[in-house]
Amino acid sequence: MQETNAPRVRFAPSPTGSLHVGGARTALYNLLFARNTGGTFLLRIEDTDVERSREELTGQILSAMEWLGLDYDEGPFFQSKRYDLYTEAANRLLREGKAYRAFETPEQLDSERKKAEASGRAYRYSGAGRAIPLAESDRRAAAGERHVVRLRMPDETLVVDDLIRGRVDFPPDALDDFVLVRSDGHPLYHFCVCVDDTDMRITHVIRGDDHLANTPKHVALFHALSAPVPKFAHLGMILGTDRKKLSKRHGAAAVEEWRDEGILPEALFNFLALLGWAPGGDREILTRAEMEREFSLDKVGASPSVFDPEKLLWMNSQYIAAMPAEELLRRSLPHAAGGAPDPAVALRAIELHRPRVRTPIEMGRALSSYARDPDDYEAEGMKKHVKPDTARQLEALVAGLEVLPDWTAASAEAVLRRVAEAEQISAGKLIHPTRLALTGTTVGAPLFDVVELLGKQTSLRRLGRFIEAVKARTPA
RNA sequence: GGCCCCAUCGUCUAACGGUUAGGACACGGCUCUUUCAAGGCCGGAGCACGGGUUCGAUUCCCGUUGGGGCCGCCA
Repeated sequence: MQETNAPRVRFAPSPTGSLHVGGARTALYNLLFARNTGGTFLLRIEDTDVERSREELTGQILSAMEWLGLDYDEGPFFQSKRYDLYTEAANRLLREGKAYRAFETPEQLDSERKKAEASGRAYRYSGAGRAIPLAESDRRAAAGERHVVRLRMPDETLVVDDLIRGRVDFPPDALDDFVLVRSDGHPLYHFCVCVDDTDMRITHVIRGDDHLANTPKHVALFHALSAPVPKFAHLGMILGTDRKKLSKRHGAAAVEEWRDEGILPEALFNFLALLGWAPGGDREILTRAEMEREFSLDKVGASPSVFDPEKLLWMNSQYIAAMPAEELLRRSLPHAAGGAPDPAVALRAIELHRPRVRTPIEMGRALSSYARDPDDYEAEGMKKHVKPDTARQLEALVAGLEVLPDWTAASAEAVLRRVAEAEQISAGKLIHPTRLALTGTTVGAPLFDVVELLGKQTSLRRLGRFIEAVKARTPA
């Protein structure tokens, strides 16, 4: 049951690109705010730019939001399907004298703009259209003369009351009569936003800082529409490591790129939530329920924040550490390109490798190593750990292992240590080549656990293949 | 250029006039150890600068500097 005064918020992406982490964070704060206050979160697609909007990008944004867990209560609404609303509002403003038609051509405006720039002045629209009487304006429009519709900006300081930044004043000479409707009849961004926010009874506009300078236009528009002005909360930008607005240039800036890198949705959610908001109490890892319960706009900071992939990866590994083995297995399996061992072995392998991987992708690789023999051996490791006696020593190890009645980590370790002793070498001298033989690498899970998991047959086969490879490398 | 926003360790942040300025990532060391991780312990690292206000400023005000954003018939 929705109380009539419960907040209504929205996320309003335009389908001109994939879902950016900045946009995702904005959506996430809207969501958390709605959940925290018992409000409603709606999704609106701002697709009025016919040149740049692409339908498949809408689908991409929707699926990225779903993946991240950004679920909305109403929508998606498409501005492209709501033109009647904008047209009607424009006509009303025209009739009420709050907007007017302007008949300059784009070329005229362009040259005026250039002239102003050349003389170092800030360009502002002349306001010539203001003086045209409505009757004449109607007549010229009816006769088919090209025109735009502009808002008659009030000659007064516009005040934006921002929940995060406090009161921000915009002097009147900074704004001019901006265009509401293009000469081809297409309504423009600022206009659609305000008409829709009014129609959708939006109470709080939570969005990026880059819109702060646009907000006085919106305030004027809400006044003109005789609509209540929503409360605003402008979030600091998300920056790349060079402190510039995060973009493709910085590497992964889109949600789906992080998904493809193996970042878990709950980790990205958690990470993004903390980029600008801190719940207090020195906590970093929070459940979705905790975030929803504790989120508050007055704990959101005003300053921009740098997106740090290292910390994201760390957070990801925290989620991996806490995830039930079955689930981690399920999420890793798609990445086990070389095949995976049977479930019982895989589940134990998960525990062995859990602290050693940061993504399900890495886990998938680890799982594959149990299903497929290594097809090469790390060159540096060979150089370091393979000595003239190594092949012979490994053969002794194989001989000992072959007769082992039970195959466990402990019994395998006992055999290896016995062989090492007999050979008068340290256990390490045998352990390293053995790991190389079994996994192809010099690093990884504790050797004897690997031996046990691999099983007798596979372990001996891999050792055999390795011994052959060593012998082939160093002809007698 | 005009207008606007922002400013605590390299990064994310806590602090809401009085703290040895706290935590996390990253970094270094130690520990554990067959390797690599994970974990535990320890450590280096910050209030941009200058003026005020105040008994007292990281905290409030002003300026400087630095960074960012907006100035379209784009969103």
